Amino acid sequence: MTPTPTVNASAAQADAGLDFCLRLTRAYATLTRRLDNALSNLHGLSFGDFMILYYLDRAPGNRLRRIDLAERLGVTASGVTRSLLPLEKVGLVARQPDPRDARIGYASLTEAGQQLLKYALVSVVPIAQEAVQVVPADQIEALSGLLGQLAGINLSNN
Amino acid sequence: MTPTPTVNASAAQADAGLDFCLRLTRAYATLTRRLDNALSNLHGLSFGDFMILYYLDRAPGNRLRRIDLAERLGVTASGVTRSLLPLEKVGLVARQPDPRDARIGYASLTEAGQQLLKYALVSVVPIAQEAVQVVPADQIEALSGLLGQLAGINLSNN
DNA sequence: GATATATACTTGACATATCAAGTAACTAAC
DNA sequence: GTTAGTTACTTGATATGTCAAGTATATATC
Repeated sequence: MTPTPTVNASAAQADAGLDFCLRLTRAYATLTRRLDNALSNLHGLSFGDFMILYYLDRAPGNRLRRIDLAERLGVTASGVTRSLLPLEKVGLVARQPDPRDARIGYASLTEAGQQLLKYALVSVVPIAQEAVQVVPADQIEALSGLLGQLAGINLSNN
Repeated sequence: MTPTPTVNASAAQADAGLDFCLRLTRAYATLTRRLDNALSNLHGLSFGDFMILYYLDRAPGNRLRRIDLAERLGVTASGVTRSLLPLEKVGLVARQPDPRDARIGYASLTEAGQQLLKYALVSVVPIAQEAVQVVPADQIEALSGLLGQLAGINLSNN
């Protein structure tokens, strides 16, 4: 006999997709708070700041159009403008114009930015590793790939 | 011969854990923006609001101590106080005292809250399903499980 | 039954992100 | 070479969350 658990009307359908979204949200909240704390104590950076430095460092010429940076971060152009402001002010990122297209502004990693990133990585990497340590190494890449796909879905239809 | 790719000093160690965190962040940003948009258009709710209603609905007696709600959401007690304020104001959630412990305030789902949740689920579930549809069903559980564990790691050492 | 400590919140100051609307510059079409 | 449309970005108003500090209550411990 199947026991009929007392369920509340709307919570009845235990949906795998919804469950996934809830877990993703919670994991994100927990993880970034942890990373934020570690970084801000040691280097005065948020994880958001760190990601900007990191993506710029990986980009050819250590620079990226603001719009491309937004795409990598998964935020809007507006978000990039606001995040970049303090980083430019303290000289970790510099602004460069495009000689061919005056609309474009590049965000470019400065020497100071590269230095700080190097130190920040030392703080971030162990935490990131610890976080995924609950998972067999061979599965991490697969799961990472899935998240990557997930992030890509909605770029078109906003 | 192993080609030595020109790497930037600090980006050299392509770390799987870090990569995972970056993808997680991007997936979260993309997914919640999508859910937020769908919900706010149709029901005037954010995904954060939705989660609150949902967790309350699933809880015994349709209510939860604010601190327990915070734990489920992965936010601080402060965050719960702020999120609950507008929901209480429009009558989707009500506040209840504990007769035994005056420190405790329960957040309790109202009739109106249950109704709205029911409608909101109709909007949320398809998006959530669509999102995870890029992932093979058997891997969803693995990823979901990982996210669940990930969210749990840091509760102790904040 | 005072004293100390822990728990459950709330609040002020601030960070970060959104959206909507605006500006400026480029592109295409006629 | 206007006109129309797209792209890259910025800005004002606002939402949502953090942390640090505070309040109030409960729980030992002596």
